[in-house]
Amino acid sequence: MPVTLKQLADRVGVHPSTISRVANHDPGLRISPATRTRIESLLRETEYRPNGVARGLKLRQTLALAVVIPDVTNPLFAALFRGVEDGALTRGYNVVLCNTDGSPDRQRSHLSSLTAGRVDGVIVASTFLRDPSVRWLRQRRIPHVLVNRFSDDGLDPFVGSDDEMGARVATQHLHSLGHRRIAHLAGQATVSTGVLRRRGYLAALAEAGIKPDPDLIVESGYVEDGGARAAERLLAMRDRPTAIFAVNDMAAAGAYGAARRLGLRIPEDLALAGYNNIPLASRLIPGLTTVHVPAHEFGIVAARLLLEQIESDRLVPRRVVFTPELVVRGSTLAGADVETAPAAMMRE
Amino acid sequence: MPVTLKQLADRVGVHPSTISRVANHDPGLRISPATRTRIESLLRETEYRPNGVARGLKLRQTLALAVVIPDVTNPLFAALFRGVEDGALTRGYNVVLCNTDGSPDRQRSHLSSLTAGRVDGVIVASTFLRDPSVRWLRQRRIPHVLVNRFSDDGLDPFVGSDDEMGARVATQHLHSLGHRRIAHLAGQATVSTGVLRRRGYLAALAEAGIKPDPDLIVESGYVEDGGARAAERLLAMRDRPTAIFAVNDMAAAGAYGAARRLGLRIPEDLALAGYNNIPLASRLIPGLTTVHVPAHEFGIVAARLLLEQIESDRLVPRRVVFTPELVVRGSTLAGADVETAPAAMMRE
DNA sequence: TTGATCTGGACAAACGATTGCCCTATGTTA
DNA sequence: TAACATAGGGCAATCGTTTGTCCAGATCAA
Repeated sequence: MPVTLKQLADRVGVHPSTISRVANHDPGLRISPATRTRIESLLRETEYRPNGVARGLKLRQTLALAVVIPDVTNPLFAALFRGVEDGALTRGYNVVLCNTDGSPDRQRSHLSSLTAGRVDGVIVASTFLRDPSVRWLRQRRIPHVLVNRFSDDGLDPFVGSDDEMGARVATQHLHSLGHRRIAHLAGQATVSTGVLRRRGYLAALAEAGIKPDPDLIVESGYVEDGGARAAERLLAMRDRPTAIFAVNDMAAAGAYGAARRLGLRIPEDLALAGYNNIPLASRLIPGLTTVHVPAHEFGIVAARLLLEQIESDRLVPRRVVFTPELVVRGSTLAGADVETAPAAMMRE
Repeated sequence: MPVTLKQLADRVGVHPSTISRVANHDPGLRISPATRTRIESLLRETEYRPNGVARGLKLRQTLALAVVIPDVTNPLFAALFRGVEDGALTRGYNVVLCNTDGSPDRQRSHLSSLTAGRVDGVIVASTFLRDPSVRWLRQRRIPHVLVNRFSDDGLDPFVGSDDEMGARVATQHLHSLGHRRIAHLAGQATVSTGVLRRRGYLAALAEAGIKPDPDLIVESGYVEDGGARAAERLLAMRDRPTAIFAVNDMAAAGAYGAARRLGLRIPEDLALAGYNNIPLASRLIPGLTTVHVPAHEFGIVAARLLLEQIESDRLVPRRVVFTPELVVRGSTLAGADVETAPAAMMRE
């Protein structure tokens, strides 16, 4: 049973408000040294901590944030969360974690329960393009930051990387190795990363003067199984691609399985590039060439932006966009399984 | 800006308490149908949600739990968290996630901030043997459940699996394959899993009539790097072991690297068994034989135990112990890379 | 007609902490 | 000695909900 101010006040024989002022180091408080030490030692002895709920009611702040992600068992989001926690902890904030499994319904229900005054702000990494729940956050003026994916217009604070550029660089890399039939395991058209990475892929082809073949673009989703099935379709074509750029590493990992089942060697028969640089990427054999996404930094920056918003009490739609870095491994370049530590650069 | 009861009351022309009773479906409320519908439509129109903080103050409950784990980027704990969330969400609880990185200090600071009335209960998966913070939870009568690791005495509610049995089964498996020099990458002596898995390893050796060789037991910690270094020490011995039982999969993964660098084949030159059955285990080549730990179920059960405790308002030290299942893969048995879905059994 | 009962809500006291303002007893100064 | 300042805290409102109790008018039975 935590102790309350009133109980302490009874024990010292002073008014609760006096204890509160001592505990909060109120600079305007005038008090005799004797009383002060009596109170202070009692505070230490009982390990008094003001009740967070009562404090929150009075001060209109909960000292809690929420992070809404698709799934924390995905290492990208786990790292993101750690970043947020690291950024928030130094300011005394706790972090509530909500997994949506990609369901807009679960996202909405999470947000509506959270924002009944239960947290001071929300970091959302599971948003869709034209997402009603994001609009809802805006309308209610609830401090929020979008991460990794953004919503329709550029009206929300955002932290992410330049997905179009990353996809372009990865595709250029494949092209520079001599590949001409480059396929794409595509993400959904309802998610910014899906749209932008496809756009970057197409841009690279255009630069290279390659006419995109619609058959070489297959929607795979973001999980291994989808990647495997999509890759199987691609590799069963008569004129099959010699390289695949996948919308993320999990889909690429699925393509590894498909290639192995077909007896194709990587990278000799099929070159593969992914996106995100999750730990799995360096563990696949051969290592997966991929685009590094600094998830932990995303989290730190998102927390900073959110806290700024909360403290300044206004929504400044700042956007922090990291420049992606290609990490080349054995899946595109035989013998390239040497790590080049990517130094993510930031531009605001 | 969320709307308050008072504001609504002004708009309908009734007392706030009446709105509250309508919103909460107070069965004892007598009200005219006309007023009721007026209120109900206003509630819907404004999407009124009672302020969680004020409600929490009055009702003495926050509808929030906390999960304290070493590190969510470890898939074991990520799955555990998902289990807790699944178990808690159905009852309207949010879940705060706290990572300790194995530091008792961070754990203590997390717990003390959380339990200033910020959550209704805590699930701890990062406890040590004889852990002061657990004793502190007990003293303050804060509802809590320990998961995976337990603390000293059996006084706390606990969800986990029989680590001694799991280790024994894994070691027996290695012995049954003809191995006689079986090493152990051991966990810390300050953590129950470390102690129990070592004990199970020793028990299996004793059953087999093998005198344990102290040189074959090396503390590796729970991360890949530690496993690699410990395995290197073992494999550099003149009379090196032919099999290793590692305290967890990450340590075992480190041993893979060490073996590869020494040109040893798995399982022909070195058989390996791990613990936890994280996704990585099935992805290593060859697949890692390991002991399955149903982390997601741990989470679900832990949430259930915690909510029971919160609702019944007393601490019943129930212990739920799962029976571990050995998952045999290629790292011990050539050609065994076929999954046998482990059906975890439970005993209370 | 007179209680008694019922209807439809209103009142107010919590929950625990924060904070602007007020009060009373001592010195201090003119 | 009267006016004043200062020291040392106390008072009470407030944050937004919940809930036990109360109350005025209407209806009903005798």
